[in-house]
Amino acid sequence: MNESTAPGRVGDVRRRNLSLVLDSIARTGDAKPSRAQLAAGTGLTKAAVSSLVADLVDSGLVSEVGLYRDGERGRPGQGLELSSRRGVIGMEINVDYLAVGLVDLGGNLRFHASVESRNRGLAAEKVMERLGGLAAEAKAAASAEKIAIMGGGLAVPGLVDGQHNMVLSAPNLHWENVQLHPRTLLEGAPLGVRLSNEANSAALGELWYGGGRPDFLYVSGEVGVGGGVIIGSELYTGPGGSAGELGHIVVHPEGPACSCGGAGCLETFAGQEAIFKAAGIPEGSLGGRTELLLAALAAQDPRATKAVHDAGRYLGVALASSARLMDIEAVVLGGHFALLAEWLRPALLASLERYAPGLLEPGNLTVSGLEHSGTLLGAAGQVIRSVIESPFEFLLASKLA
Amino acid sequence: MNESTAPGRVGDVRRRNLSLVLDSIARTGDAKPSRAQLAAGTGLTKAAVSSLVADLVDSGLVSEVGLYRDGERGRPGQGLELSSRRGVIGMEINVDYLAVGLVDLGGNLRFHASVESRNRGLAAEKVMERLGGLAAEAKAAASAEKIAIMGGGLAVPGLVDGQHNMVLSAPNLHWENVQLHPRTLLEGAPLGVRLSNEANSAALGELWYGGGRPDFLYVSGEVGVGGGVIIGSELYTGPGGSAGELGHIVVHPEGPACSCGGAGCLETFAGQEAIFKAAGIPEGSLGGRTELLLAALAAQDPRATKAVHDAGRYLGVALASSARLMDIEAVVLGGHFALLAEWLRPALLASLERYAPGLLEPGNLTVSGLEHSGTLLGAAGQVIRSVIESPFEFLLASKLA
DNA sequence: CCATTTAGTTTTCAATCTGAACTATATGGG
DNA sequence: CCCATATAGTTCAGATTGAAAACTAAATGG
Repeated sequence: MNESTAPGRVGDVRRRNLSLVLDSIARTGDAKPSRAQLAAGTGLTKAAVSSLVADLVDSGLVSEVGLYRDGERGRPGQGLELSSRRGVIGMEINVDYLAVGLVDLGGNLRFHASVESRNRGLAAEKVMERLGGLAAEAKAAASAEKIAIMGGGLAVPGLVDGQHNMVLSAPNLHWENVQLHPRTLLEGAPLGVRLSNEANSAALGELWYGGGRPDFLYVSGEVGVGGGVIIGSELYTGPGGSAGELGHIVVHPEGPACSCGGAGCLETFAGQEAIFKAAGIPEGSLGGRTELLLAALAAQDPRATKAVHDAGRYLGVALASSARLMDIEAVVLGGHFALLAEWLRPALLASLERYAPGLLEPGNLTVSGLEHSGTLLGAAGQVIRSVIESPFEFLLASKLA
Repeated sequence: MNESTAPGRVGDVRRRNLSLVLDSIARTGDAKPSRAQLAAGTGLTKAAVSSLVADLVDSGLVSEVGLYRDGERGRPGQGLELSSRRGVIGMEINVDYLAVGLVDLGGNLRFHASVESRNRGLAAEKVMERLGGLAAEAKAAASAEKIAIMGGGLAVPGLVDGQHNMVLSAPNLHWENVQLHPRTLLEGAPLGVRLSNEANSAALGELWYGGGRPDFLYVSGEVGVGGGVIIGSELYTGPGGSAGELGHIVVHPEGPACSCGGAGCLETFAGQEAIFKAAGIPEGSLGGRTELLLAALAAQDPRATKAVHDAGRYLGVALASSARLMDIEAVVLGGHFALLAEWLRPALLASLERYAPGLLEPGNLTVSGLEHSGTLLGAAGQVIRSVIESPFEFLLASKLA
């Protein structure tokens, strides 16, 4: 006997419709819909919407924002919007910086701060302590703006087990099977702190607060090459949660050994270190190397140009294979690759045309406009979306607290 | 306003529970559960299960099979099973044969027939006519066994648009944008005939009636190299429906041009034609070439051995990339590759170990045991599963007819 | 100032689950 | 042989919830 699926109960209908109405309000965004508009949009009756909205307003997730007067005849509607008094704190640990952001339910970044921090090889406790300082700033900003913090999201550049708050492997931080205690960053937040992968969070940020296409592959060029796969407006994580590892796709079977133990991986051709090395830019401060590279490219330095050209070519090989395997039709470049896009894009497009002609239209290869805040928005957004998708569970969690 | 999601109605609960109960009966399979066991397994009350089962029995999808007597005390239960009087016809068009099978609701292959047919380059009308002859045999077998035919599934080796019954591209048949009329093969079947891709169907057949693992990549080595991705016990088709094109993953950036317009694709190294050519087996009858190849391998012919070794090596590259990108942890070899498995497997495993060490355990690289019937079972199974997942809709469709 | 229009609420009804009581049918000990 | 016990399955009252329709509320405009 298989009991994996829960039986449908009468009350499930309300859970679903609560979410449907809340999601409609979220999607409609600035338009601030009335109950009647929600009824038309969702297919529910006005009576049902009224009842559902009453619950959402009681819970504090939705606020009425005055009358909706547009000069038409008839009684004006009450505009509804996601409460701007509820927020989530997004946090990010990366190789050379830490960042936090306060995001309200509507997805507005209400506060933002970051500090440089050489985290590579640093103990997790030390990093979490520094991050705690930043989180305290965000909490102070929240109470100054009277925003109640529902929970937090923490993104790290590595493979994570969000269920157990473990960083399974973050090679660029030199972390392996590190247990984190993210909840301590935000004591008292009813929904706790959700740990997630940096590239996946950035992809979700792009989905919810950026381009907004329902299907795309986000390519994160931080120190490593990562990826986030969005299919049908959802993050595809695969059965084990580690899908999207674009950096370790094999792009040349005779390629050099990779830190992952394999060989010929994309990261050995298009990772930051590989590009710097090929461009002949010596080790120094990381920020400085990126600037030197950009300067060299601007000056049409041949080694730099070739380095980026080769990276684009191999990125094209990886994207061609990815598009074939996962039927991906759009790609968003983020991180380092966004900075290099001007020089990277032509080689990448030529490579795609060679290996998978016609599969990806050039217009569907875009650059992320969110820059570094994409990761914060995505990390916080995961908690916000969980509330929008299961408001009933949030009501319970709030009542218990 | 976004109206993509339908509102929850009170009646949805019953739809869901109808499916839940039917699915429980299907999964329990030979055990023929009683209503009380179903109640325990699903979490529903006995009252609810009784009411749901009554509807399912009325519809003819489920039959009572006498008392369930096991020597225990208490009233014996009525055993329930999927009706063996309802069936679906699975059909397959491939490059050099046609096949049909009659599959009952419980997944038993009750009748099977195939004929050789050189379909490459043949007009679709002609092929469908021949297939119609085979389908008539299956229909006769069904009426002889008093099985009512609910619908059919038709698998073809190419990219299809099931919604519009179009074969968008089947290069090995030389079909391009061909409109089919599969419904004419089974006049009067209430659910019509569902068109699908051959590799995807074989993967689904493996899922439902073969190994039964919830996450795996099925590799179909027919004339081309295809793939079917199963994630969370569902077929992953990607946003456009063409995911799993393993044959056109780039495994060598300096590789030869491919028929798809790209270069260095897996198919140019591991397709049937490529292997035959590399093994030095001249063109003749297709069946004969396979036999010659197997004989040469058995005789340890160096060219044949190297050809298969190379194919395995490049297949390993493609699988390493796939595993990284989609987090795939198990692979099932089908078709041609199943026949060659003995010689292919060592090279493939060595290649995986080189390019993605530790990612795929050797025990998770298996060979399909269903052989050619896997595709038929999968093609028919898609219709069977659609009934199990939406019995309510099937009841409506049946009542209209 | 009242007809018209649109927003939102109240009321009645039907669907469907749960829970408890009840009926049906077996086993087994005295 | 009969009755206590156990298990299967049914019946019925109660609760939740959305649909449909009637109703109330609040605006515009001639």
